[in-house]
Amino acid sequence: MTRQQSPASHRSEKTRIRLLKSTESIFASLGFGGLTMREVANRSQANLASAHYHFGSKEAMVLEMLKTRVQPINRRRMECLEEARCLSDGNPLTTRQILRALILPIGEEIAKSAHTRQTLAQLVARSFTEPARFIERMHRKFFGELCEIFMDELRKTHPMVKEEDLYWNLHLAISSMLGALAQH
Amino acid sequence: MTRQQSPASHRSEKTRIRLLKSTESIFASLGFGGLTMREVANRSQANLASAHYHFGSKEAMVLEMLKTRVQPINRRRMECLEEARCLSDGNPLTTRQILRALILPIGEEIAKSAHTRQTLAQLVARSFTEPARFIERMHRKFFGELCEIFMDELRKTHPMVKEEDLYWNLHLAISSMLGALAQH
DNA sequence: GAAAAAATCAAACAGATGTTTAAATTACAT
DNA sequence: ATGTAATTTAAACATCTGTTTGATTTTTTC
Repeated sequence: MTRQQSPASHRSEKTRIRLLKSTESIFASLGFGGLTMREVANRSQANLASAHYHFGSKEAMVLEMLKTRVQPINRRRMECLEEARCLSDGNPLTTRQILRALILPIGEEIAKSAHTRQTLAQLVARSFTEPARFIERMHRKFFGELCEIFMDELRKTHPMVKEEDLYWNLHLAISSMLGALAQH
Repeated sequence: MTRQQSPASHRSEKTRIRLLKSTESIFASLGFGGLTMREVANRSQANLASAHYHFGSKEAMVLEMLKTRVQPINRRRMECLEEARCLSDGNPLTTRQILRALILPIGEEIAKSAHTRQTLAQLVARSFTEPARFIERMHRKFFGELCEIFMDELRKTHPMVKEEDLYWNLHLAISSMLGALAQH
């Protein structure tokens, strides 16, 4: 059974957070396939079964981590896109504006939580490049809608370019910029 | 034991090729972690143990696939670089020349084997983004030396630019050009 | 055509990993 | 304090995966 909705004890909440932190750093460096529940539990100094107790499954755990880390960035991205739309009333946005709305919020988040700039960039990068099936679902869940919206915008800007090619270009542009961000 | 160096039978060579083909397409779409020997064997209509018989291990098999697909491209890249060096006797090459030597051979290969341009692009993309440890070794093995050589050349051309920045710009340039290539 | 080598096959092995179980411990309400 | 629910724990379970084994079939060699 997963954890109940009653008042959370202190210790419990702390292990939960430790688990999420470990999940984040391991996922960032090794991806979904490379992340193991045992490694997460060890690094969190928690028990293996505790992880399942808190989150129910590996997938749910990673999902939860992504939700708390990536969702705020995506919200900010939408805001940036909105701003750009306001500025260029009706006209298609420039590629630069679109990419800016995608990339800038990551930079902001990195600046905010000095935490580890590297981890966060790697994190988002993983979400774009991870091949595993599970992640495809996560991708759809957390990036699916966002992708659609930004692809729509790109389509307006480049109406002659094929759908697939747009997608690949976006993919590559983002991952390489993230790479640059991750490095510094 | 891995396969001996005696005259290769017809059937054997064909299953070997089927195995490599399956390895390529699965690796391209799922990465090293997502690729399983059983899936490769099934898609090749070969036996699981046959795969080990031919290549010795999963890593060796993927390595072999990369060797046959990526190595020719890298050789061609070196040739292109050589040509450019001849033309500009002694002087540092232009950035354009360097990048040209890196990108053009991929385009050639894609044009040659209409096969699937997508798979090849994905393949090279994987080699850049794969998180697994094994792949890092592969990367060093197949791209390490080449990277060094081209970085040296870039360093001569841009002596004032920081090492890291050079690296990430190179990365960015290659990624985006790959995107453009996938486009056609 | 027969002996030897190469290649294929089904089955098992060994290790890792996600998940579950059931007991032990801790936190909390009364 | 005491009993109940929440949390942690060690151990086991089930499955997947790379790998090995030994027998069997196919190919090559003479």
